[in-house]
Amino acid sequence: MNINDSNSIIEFAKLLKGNTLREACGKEIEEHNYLGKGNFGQILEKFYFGYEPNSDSEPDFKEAGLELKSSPLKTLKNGEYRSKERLVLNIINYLEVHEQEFENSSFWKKNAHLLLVFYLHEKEVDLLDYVIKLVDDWNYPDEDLKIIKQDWEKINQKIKEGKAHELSEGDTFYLGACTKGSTALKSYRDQPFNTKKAKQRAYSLKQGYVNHIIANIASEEDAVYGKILNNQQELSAEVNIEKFVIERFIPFYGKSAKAIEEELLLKLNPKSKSYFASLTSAILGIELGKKIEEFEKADIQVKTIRLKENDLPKEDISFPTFKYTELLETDWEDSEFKNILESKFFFVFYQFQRTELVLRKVQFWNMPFSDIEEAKVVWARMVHTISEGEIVKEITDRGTRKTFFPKKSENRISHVRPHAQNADDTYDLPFNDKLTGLHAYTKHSFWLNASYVRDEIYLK
DNA sequence: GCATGATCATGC
DNA sequence: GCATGATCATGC
Repeated sequence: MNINDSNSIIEFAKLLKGNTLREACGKEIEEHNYLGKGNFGQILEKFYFGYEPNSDSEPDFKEAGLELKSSPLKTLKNGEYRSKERLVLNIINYLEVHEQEFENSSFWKKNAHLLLVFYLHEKEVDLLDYVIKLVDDWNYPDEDLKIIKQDWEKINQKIKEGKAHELSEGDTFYLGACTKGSTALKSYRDQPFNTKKAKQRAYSLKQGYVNHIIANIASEEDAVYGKILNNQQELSAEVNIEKFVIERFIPFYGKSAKAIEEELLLKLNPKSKSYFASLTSAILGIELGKKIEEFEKADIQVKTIRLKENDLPKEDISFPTFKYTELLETDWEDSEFKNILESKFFFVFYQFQRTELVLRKVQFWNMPFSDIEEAKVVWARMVHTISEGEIVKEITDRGTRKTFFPKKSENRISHVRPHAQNADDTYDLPFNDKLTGLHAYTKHSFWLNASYVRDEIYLK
């Protein structure tokens, strides 16, 4: 391997495919009496590529301009690979980046050309035995780079406004500002335009974007995606992707779903589960049945809301069910709930006018940092309830159970509710319920309160 | 009319 | 068979 030549390095890296770290560099690891602790990436750097891990501002392979990154994969039921998590890049130095332009930024200097090593993560398996599945380099296509540059600038803008402490992953599309390090006070940093300390964060590629990279490397054709932006579309402060999307919807404001459907020459089944998703796609010019590429890459949660005439959403907003055991195994920073709350959302508001549903407006939104902290209380209460085995409070005469789970009346933002086929559709409990002795309980999920959606999103 | 618990329908 | 989005039922 010639460390001055990127092709030579990439070819050497590709020899890892199908192997584990133990197979690829077991001898070296043994000689160094290495116990397999520490992360995958450090072992890879040290024992396969043979250099000491560093935290330089330069790429790992400086002369070749290549930054080495390894990242875990998970397998779907159909056997396809997906990223297990976001890809974390370099730390955002709040005190320096505000003086930089994108082209000379620390992010771009280090991460313009990536060498990616994806391995299959499996529970209960030593990291030395994870099988490396995909290896390739990655250059950002122009269409992605336009959005990444806007994301970078959005992050910079917040820092310049003295709002580094309010940064959130949901602020941006492909390039996020994810928390890095513990929640402890020591992981707080100074910021240039505010005396308030800000949580340490790193640039990261969103999980959805990493999935897109993976599909490209695995050369799975993505015919299932349709794009909002064409390749010629330039982006600027005036025409950013959010504005571009909203402009597409504005002509339909005040029109009924039925009318929009007719205007777009669609024939949809209004009872279909995908009815509103199809309308949204069609307004964006996406071919029927295809996923919205930019939204998928940005992990955007699209939520169609039906408002009552008094502006209150007809229903609370549900999230996927959680497993009780996983709630206890995962801390807040890595929790599914926090992950979802930090996402970017795209709300499409319809409102009932007699029997018709009229499009009111669309809105990109992400939860303010202080509200995420407030919602954390619900999660913490839930974890506590499960860890105490205090699930059922009372069984009514009719057999309905009352629980100790966090209720809507107890938190402004979120609550916990059943989300199951029926009461017998359950997940195991880590501790049996004290009152009933149950060892499994009806599937539940976190919900966003309808009143929160009305007050903090629709009416804002 | 709302909060809470329970369940349904569709589509993969 | 199950996830997801949607909706229903009951009681205060």
